[in-house]
Amino acid sequence: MKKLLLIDGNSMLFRAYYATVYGRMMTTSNGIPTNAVFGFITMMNKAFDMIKPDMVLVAWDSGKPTFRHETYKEYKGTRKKLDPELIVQFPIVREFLDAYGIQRYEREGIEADDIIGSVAKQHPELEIHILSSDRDLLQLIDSTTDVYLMKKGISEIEVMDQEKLKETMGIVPSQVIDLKSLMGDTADNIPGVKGIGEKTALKLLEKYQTVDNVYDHIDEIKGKLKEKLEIDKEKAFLSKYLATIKTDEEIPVQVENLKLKEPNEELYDFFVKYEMTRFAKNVKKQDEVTHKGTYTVVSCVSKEMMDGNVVLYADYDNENYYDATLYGFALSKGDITEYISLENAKNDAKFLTFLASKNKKMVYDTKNFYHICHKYGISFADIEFDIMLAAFLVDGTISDYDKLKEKYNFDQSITKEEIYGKKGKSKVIDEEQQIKYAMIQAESLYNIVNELKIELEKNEMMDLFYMIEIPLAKVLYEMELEGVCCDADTLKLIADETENKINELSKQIYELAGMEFNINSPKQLATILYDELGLKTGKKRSTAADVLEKLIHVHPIIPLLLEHRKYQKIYSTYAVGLAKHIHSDGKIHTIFNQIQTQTGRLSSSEPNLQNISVRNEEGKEIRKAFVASKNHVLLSADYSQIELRMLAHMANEEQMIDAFNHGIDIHTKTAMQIFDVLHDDVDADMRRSAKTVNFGIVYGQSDFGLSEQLGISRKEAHNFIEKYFSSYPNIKTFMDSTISFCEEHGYVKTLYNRRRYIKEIKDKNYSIREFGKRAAMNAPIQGSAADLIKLAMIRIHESIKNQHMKSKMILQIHDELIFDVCDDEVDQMMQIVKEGMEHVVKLQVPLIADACIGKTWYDAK
DNA sequence: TTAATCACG
DNA sequence: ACGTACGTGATTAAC
Repeated sequence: MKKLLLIDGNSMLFRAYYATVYGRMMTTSNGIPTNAVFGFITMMNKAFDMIKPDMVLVAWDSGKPTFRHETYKEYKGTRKKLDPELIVQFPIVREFLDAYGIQRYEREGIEADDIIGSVAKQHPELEIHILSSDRDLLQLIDSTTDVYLMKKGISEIEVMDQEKLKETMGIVPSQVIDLKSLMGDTADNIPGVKGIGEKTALKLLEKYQTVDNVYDHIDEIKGKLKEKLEIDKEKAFLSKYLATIKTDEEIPVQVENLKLKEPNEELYDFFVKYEMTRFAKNVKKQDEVTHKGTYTVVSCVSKEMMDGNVVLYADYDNENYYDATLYGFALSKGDITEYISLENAKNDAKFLTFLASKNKKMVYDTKNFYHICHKYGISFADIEFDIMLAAFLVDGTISDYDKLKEKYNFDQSITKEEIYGKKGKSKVIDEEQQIKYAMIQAESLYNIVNELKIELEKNEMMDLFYMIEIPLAKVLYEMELEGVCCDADTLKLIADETENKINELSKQIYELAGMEFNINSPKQLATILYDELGLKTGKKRSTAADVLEKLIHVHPIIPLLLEHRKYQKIYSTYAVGLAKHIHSDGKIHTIFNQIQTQTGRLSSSEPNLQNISVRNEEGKEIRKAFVASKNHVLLSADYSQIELRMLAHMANEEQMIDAFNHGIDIHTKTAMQIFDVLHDDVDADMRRSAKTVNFGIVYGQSDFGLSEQLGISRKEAHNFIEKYFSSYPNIKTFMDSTISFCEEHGYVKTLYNRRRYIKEIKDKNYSIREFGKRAAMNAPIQGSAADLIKLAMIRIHESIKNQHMKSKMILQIHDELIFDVCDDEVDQMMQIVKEGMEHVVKLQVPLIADACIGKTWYDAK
């Protein structure tokens, strides 16, 4: 059966526009907006990949959207004006379709829906696929028709057919109309029955199937619901008429003319004209099929692959790399791609030598590659280029491999899941597909290297990339491999103690509540507190700790709940949770993620060792389980106020720089400024408030937030902030200019040119925009501090190597480094670490690192 | 899968 | 009139 794809042009273009409109508006160099067209093409390509249609038709609502925008459903209800940036893209997308040779159809008086409905229903001999973001179209589903529904953004598509519709909503296609008739649709000007939403409507349809039948049995329905139905009976039937898509219009298109053509020169020219280089490249590639690289499975890697400048891809399964199984390697130089099985690789002496040599090699995710090679006893030397790290620096949204594939349009005809199954149950299902998959990856990765290099260069990120991120990957690999000793007995002890506490507290809580309930359920707890016990918090029904704190003297159950929460956290996340991650060597090997955060910090997972309790005594006990290895001690070194120092430096704020240079306590200094007192008159309370203000400023906190935090009036908080900025005027200037830079360029940057794009800063919504500003103020500070400690880690790691120390760096917690230090190296390591952290780079302020040692993490304070 | 909560810097 | 502190990850309940 031939496949015909029907595209709902208007709905797709709208979706494409609004999914990509925020942030830097994507335009050509002479300012023509192209974001919607770009999104439209991306979605269409995705659907082409999924469906592989033989024929395509794009249906449009008729007329110019400027005059007839009401024809677009989402706009009928609200009658908003269309953005001019969208309007100009309607002709461009038509130009695109014409260049591609894809047929389009529109006619005065009928909507795109009706065109699609009529073509679909009048061609039962074809397999019909409908692409839209409008759920209305679901009514057209039948045994030869399904709907590809845009879920969110421009990349997620959900395929809806008869079964799926039944499964997700419990209805058949024709009931989509009945559903709408009952629940209505404000965006579509379909009134529906007032007071009936999706849930009630579905319930009614389950029982009575259709609107007509609901009214035939109206007497069986009781109470309010019956009343509602009776009041809006007419509207319900009118709605049914409005919601029904026409299927009997005559559409004079010949299906044989809808055949999808190969992309040609004209399309290439279109992409060049509108500066969509990535698409243009794809067309070229398709055009030059003969130039496409060759795929070969080899038993020995060819000599020509081993002169450097080659992408190496490790073919391993879907597991966390500590348990991953390696099957082989794919190598690509673009025009040639080879695959070698692990067994053959292990016998290929020249290849093994090549891996261990310092020849230029490129990989995706070096750290992972090191781990896999290590696990299989393959020695591997440094790499020249890490595609993962480069892609992330260029575009911070590329935080995993799937996103990379998406962005760079990799061939996605085979997925890793198809080959190995879901995570956790990996086994090869199809060996031929597996090998092909690996080669596709290697080739595709090779093909984006140049583009990434150009981008890095353009963004002045070469130093950040080659001096920080690339060397850091190896440091992190060694830290992860080394791991940290964790004592299971200590954890077990804490688990037992906290479990007892939890049981005791639960009993008391049930007694005070007058009933048993699940204390861990915020929903149930809220019912108890706000309904049963009648507590009041203004209007919030939250049960978060800061809300409960305010009620602490109102009811004796509150302090018990807070205690319960505390012990529950210690028990499940730490005492029990960490124990699960202790490997057979008695150590925990966390994973440091280098491409996760938007500011450039690292993150730690499986387990997260960057959030081990320290702020309360009971939680801190967990740190006693983290111990030094035999004949070693733990050394912990942390930067003192790294972010405030960074702020003082970047903002060039004299007063603050001065204070740091004279070793004055910065919170005391700030207290002097905001309270207008002399150094010796600053008391503990004033210092505490000043500390909160110092922190708040770094996050862009408002007077409201500060007043909440300090439990003072908003006016007082406002006063503090004003005082702060008049005392440190350059900080105010810095914050303001950072925001305007972001508004102008769409991103902010750190000392080492790491970028964070913040699309929210141009959002129409006030709250989102304000969030964008706060993020813009914070990112350079947090990010520069992150750059700094990364650099320090590399330096210290080098020193340890150069001085042949046995000690190891094992953890990083943002501004703190932990080392497992050999007993006879303590003094020397103290020296190396302090020196490395404090003199990593020269700022206008000194950097101070405080170091301590102890047998456990608890003691190293 | 998502929301709420809470642990850290 | 509104909403209000940045950045993470793990656990639990509930859909």
